Amino acid sequence: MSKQPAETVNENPVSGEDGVRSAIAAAIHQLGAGDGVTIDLRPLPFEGTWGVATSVSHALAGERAQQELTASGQLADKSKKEIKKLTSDRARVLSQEIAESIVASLRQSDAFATVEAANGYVNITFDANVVASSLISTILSNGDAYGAGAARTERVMVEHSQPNTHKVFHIGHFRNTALGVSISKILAHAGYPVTEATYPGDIGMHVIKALWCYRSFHLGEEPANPDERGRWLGQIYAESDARLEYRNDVLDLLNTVSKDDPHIATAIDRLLKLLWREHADTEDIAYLMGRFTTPGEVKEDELIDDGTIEAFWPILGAYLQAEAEREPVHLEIEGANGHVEPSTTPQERYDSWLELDEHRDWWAQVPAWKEAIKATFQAWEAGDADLIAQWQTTREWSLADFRRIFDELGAHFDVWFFESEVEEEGKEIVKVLLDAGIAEISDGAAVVRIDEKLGLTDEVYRTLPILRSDGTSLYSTKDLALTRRKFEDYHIDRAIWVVDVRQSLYFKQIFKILELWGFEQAKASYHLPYEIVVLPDGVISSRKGRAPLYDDIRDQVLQRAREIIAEKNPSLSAADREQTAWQVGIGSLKYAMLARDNNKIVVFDIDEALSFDGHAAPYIQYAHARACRILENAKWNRDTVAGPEGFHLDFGAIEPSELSLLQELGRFPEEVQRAADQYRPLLIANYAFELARRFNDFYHACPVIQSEEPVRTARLALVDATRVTLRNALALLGIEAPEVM
RNA sequence: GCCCCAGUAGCUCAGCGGAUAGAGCAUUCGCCUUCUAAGCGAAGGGUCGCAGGUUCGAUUCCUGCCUGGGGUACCA
Repeated sequence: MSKQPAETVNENPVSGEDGVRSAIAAAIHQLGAGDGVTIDLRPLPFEGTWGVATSVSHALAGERAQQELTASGQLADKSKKEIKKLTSDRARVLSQEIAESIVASLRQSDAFATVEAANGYVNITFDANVVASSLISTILSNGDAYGAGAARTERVMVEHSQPNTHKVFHIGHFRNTALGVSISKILAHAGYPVTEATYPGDIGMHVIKALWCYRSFHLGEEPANPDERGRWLGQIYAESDARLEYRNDVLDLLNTVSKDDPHIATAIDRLLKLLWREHADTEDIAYLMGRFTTPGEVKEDELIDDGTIEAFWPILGAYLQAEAEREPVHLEIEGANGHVEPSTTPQERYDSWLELDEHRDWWAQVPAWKEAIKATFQAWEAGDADLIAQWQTTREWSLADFRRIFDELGAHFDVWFFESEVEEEGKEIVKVLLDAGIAEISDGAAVVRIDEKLGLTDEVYRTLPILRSDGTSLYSTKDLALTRRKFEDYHIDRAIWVVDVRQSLYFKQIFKILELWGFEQAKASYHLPYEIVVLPDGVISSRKGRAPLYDDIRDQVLQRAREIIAEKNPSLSAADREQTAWQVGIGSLKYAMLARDNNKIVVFDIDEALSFDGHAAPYIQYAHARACRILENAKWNRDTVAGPEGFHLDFGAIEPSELSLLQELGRFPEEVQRAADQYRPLLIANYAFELARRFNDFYHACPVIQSEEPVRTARLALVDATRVTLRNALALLGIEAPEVM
């Protein structure tokens, strides 16, 4: 990996690397070898030392070993494996010899405290007091800006937080917002001018479904308390989905029974005879018979008469009830590949039936409802006044919730895009794409056959529909317009979409279509994918009521934080307790999301979320609070200590834990750059934890206030520098640093 | 079928081609008369999915395979 010269405002004294590099290069040159070899430098991996190591002698030794052995003819007639062994053994010896020569050469100057050769590495250490003073001066004079990179000119827009109106904000949305906020802050700290944008989904099929359900069944029912309207609307949406999916749910149950219940195969004959008496279609009965006795699923469009399932329904219910009441016997299903455990119990199957049975009348209505949905969507696009008014009212209920949640999460947006605002523009682009021959009409819908347009024979980009056959807009219709708007209206140079990984192909398609169209900035458009949040017992599903809502989780976490604070620090005022509870509670939730890499699924376990021990935000926050308390107790005032050109500190014989802490402090600026380059808050999350851990080591090993001068002042300055850096690191995660806990 | 991602300690996860692969949780045993015990120390726990390759050196890079997850034309 090529190392970018870190354009940081704050040079890391440890990796004030240029001097070290040129000294080593000179030494190698003296040996008469290896000009042009890359000199790697890394911090010494030993506790209690401050310096750098290079493995350059390994690389030189490898080359030389091969040359020597070849020249002496020892490699003749040897197998490949033997050659490798010989080379590797010889290289090991040589690398130590070379390291010793480099060391001897380096020792001729007194630029470094010590220079050693070990295991073929060249280890160089620095004078701790000199570097410590310089580092601490840098940190304290920069304060909040410590770790910031030099200003850059490339303007970046980060779009994140795209919750849908008319639906609830759950823990999955929370990950997105936490990630987006953190990435925005990291990029800004790294030196980029950042524009933060949100893009609520205020129109689309889900909104139409919610509106249809609201108008058809719940008009004028809204809750009196305005704070509950958003959530209530979410329930309306879930209901609309349940209504429209009713037939699928019924068929799912049928198929589950067919798969899980070993008795159904023998009972089905009798059950279908009962169905016969209900005058159901004979072909349907034969069809059901087949589906229940051989592998395969019942599908709605393969049934001839809508009434068949309705007639079969009560018969199935009676059967399931009887099965649920039987003595429980452990039964294994003999599958094609051996034993398969049933995924449901008889009782669960009967419970599902009972649940669905409450809405037995829905079956017949589903087709009409689906038509109504289409009509509603078209009415919205046609600007039906009544409907638009209801849309605006309900939309605002959700948006009010979002504004409150974003505020609680510290998400502050420079731009609010709305899907409804780019809809028309998107349709115009579709028209242009059709005229340009990039898009075409297929089965009535406008699509782009991307691979074909690129002349690819393999499936890579496939085909993306960009307008429905009934002329209504899709998500893609709108994203085409949004992308253009981002670059043209906001004059940015790079656009980042923080959207979950399931949409990776979709974004490749969108950007490629724009490229085909000749929109150059498509190349500066990046989808930043991240994995989804799941629950210990499966995926989040708001339909099935398995979606932990942000509001609920927040309440639980706040409550837990309040209890712990009351127990640990009873003298805290009510106001301080409340503030700290928010900082710790929300911080903890955010950290749980950010301390996992983007491409890792987060398993959200509420018990873990409520535990504030170990590798979690409170650990880091606690270190910060303790640092604050030490400074407070010592009546530390850095301004009376620092001279005009910074601190001249004397740690005396510096302790290993002090060195270790200082080294970590010095690493912050480069870690910010790395996190920005890779869009990875995880790096900062790990950094903050590691820094807190090293502060704890120091805290336990070295008394601060009780120590003698000049060590006392040196340690206080170190505590202050740690406090500043912990705060800055947490800030990049969007997590606050409490001063008391 | 094709594409993407993951596989490291009992569990959840770190690990910038380099020295003895690390944390947290869980288990066991210790530490509050000393700057806050949301803490600290100690112990046990590993064929880094498998097989090749590149390299002086591979958990890390490449190829193939296995297992799991996701995506794959009118949902977003």
